Amino acid sequence: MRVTKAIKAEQIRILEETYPDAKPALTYNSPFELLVAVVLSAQCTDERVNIITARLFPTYSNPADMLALGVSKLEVLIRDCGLYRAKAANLIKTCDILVHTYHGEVPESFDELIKLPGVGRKTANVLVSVLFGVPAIAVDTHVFRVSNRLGLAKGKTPEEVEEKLKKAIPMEKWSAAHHWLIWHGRKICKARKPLCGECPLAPVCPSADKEA
DNA sequence: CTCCCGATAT
DNA sequence: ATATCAGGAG
Repeated sequence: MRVTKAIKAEQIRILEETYPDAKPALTYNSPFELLVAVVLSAQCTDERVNIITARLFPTYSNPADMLALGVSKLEVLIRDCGLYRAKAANLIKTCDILVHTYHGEVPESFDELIKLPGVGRKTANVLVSVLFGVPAIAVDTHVFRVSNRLGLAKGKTPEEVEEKLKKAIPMEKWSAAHHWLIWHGRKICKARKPLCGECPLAPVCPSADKEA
């Protein structure tokens, strides 16, 4: 199947129709909490992050309190999400910067966010999109995999996929499309065993299984 | 490019 | 046993 511009438009239409209520699956009650949750979510399911933040946020819901907690104690609290030493060290450094440079607030620009330790392109895109309403497409493992399989945006790196997605999708739908693709990756277009048999995009997907 | 890393699904 | 999970730093 050749994925034409018309087919890409149809893919986007079906995604929008299938996942109208797509939103972040991470639980948070402030910009700082979302920042922490997204940093913790690297190579970890959002479900597990929610378990960890549920026992973290009641006591440590702002950068000053988390900074006072310290690296080693934070490591213990977030151990179950993996990559915990790097995440703890980065989060404490970021808390220090938030407290001493941004008056305890989360900065609103992509350029400022991406300078924070532990905050890369994907996390910064999530934050500006979800928190501050900036049109953005964060390319995580799901968006990367689904976009490549659909032929909606093929690329060898997340940044390349991000560029192509922005060309294939109208800007007003960027932030929503990011969530459509994640939901689709989680529920249907799974990494290991994609459920092509029950996928509404199968007719317009070049990677769909050809089964009965 | 490698390394970080525990929990879960297959 | 191994691949994968809302990646980022060195």
